[in-house]
Amino acid sequence: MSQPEMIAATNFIRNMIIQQREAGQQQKVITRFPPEPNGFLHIGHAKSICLNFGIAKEFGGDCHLRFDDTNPEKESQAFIDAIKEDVNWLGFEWTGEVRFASDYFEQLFDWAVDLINNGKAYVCELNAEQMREYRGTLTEPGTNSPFRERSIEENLAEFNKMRAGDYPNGAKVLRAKIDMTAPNINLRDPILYRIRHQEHHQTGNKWCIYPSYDFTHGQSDAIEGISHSLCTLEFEDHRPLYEWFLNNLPVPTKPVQTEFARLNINYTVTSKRKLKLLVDEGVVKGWDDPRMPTISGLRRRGYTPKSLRDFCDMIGVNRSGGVVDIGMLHFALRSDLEHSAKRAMLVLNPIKVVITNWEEGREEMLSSPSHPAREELGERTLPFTKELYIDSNDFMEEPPKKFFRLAPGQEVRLRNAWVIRCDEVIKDAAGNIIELRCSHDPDTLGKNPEGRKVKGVIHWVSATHGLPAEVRLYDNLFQVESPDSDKDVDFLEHLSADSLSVVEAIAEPSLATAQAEDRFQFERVGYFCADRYDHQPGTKLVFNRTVSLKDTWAKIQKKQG
RNA sequence: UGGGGUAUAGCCAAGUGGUAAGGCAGCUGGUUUUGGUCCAGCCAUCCGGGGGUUCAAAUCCUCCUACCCCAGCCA
Repeated sequence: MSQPEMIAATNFIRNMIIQQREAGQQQKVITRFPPEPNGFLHIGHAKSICLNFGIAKEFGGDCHLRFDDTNPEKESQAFIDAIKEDVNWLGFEWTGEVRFASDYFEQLFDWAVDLINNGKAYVCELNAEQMREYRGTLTEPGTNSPFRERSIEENLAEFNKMRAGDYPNGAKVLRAKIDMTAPNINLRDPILYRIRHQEHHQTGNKWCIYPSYDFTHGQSDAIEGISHSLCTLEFEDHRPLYEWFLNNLPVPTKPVQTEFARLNINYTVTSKRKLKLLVDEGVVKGWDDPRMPTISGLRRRGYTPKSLRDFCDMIGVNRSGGVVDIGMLHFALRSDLEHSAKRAMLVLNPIKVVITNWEEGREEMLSSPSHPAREELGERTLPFTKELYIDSNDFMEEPPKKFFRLAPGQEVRLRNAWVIRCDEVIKDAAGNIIELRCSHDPDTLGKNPEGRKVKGVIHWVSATHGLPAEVRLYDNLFQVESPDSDKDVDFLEHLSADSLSVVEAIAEPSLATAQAEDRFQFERVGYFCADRYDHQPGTKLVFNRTVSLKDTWAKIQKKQG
């Protein structure tokens, strides 16, 4: 899976389009990705993006980027900019200019007037609370608004006054006249326009009334000639309304809405509302905090666009929303990084090793490929000196069975260098190990030792050439599988205490030239990414742990108890 | 209790009347100067449950159960 883009899995939407084509309905496929600019995009949006852009690409069609900007109170230009960047970064390009539902406000207004003229819409003066009471409940029908039978002339006059700014926020709304007894609550005279004296990021102060989602979305699709309007399952109940507008308005085309299940992943949340809360509460440092499942957070963490696309292909598209194991996301990530990331060595928890049979001051410049299977990625130089650092996890004074690493009297291979044996363990007064005195076998560089097998290989960094590096170790934000499934416990209660720990590590010298966002596999440790903002080449090295390597040894240890 | 949906392995997911794809995870071995990668093999007599139709059912009918969404002037 690492090299060729994964073959896109089949899904019911693709099948539907294929069937439509076989049936001779040769319409051009035009989809759209319609985010509201009220927050950052997350992994769930990535699924929708891959679907919409993927479908368009596969069938030789177009995919528009359209901001569903009908609620200026919650939206901003900053979110628009971030969303555009995320879509591009994921590897997609929309057809034509970026579009805005607000581009269609004038047309929408005219259509609302059409509805009034046809006796299908009216201005209602019920306040929010009354409106709720008149709406009825899930099991009881609603009752007609006392304003329902106003004359067309009066409705027209009132609606124009609404637009003119004659009324304060919330004073009146324009509603469709459908059926207050409909079992589907969305059909109980839904709101078309509400009064909001609020500057809009695109239209400025031109409007003080704004159309609702329902009155905007389908018609925007129709204006753009969208053939397949794909959205998530919670809009299924809105489809009759979506169609009602298309059937009662002189729209140029008749798009069809199809719903699919939204993405859920365990150990995280994929709800813009909850992610916003994490940001607002200061739980994370921003929408693009590397712990966030936002696209920009994943990017900063070190995820590749390809890994996200592959993941979306892997999980499929259907209508039976389940919960995807985050392990699948990690799998998609590791498969891509295994192929694309250069290798390097970095010691997280240093312990000093002195090579006793190495002459004082001698430096050997070893060379090692940047990738074990990709010569074209070049080589880097590894200075070998008398004093080195290895990871303290790679040494045990009293090793258990099958511990292939360093232990007193035991031999181990230093990756890309010689085999060494631990001869002596030096401790301080408190009994802490402060140094390992080892001897190297000079006849083992690039070849196996004579007459014996050394199975273990550990990574190391020269103590005299190693570079200090700040390493940010990230883990799941939540410590339970479904942080938001418990109705009685707030999801913030499930936050993990150690989703981030910062350690000072020692990096091999070649890492001095790493650029921000460069990704590496620190051998035997994991995949890391130079921080997009804080990393300064040659000055301040900052690496984010994207994901660890699979750790079979940890698994064995667990089994052994 | 109204309306709309969904149920295939621990997880994701194909399948649309002809006898259960694939992936993740897991388990066995092999290769390996990353306990990584890679390679080989194993992993649903069964498709939420009960009836029924049929030579034949995960696929059709029927009853039942569980779970999800809807009562914002949010999207």
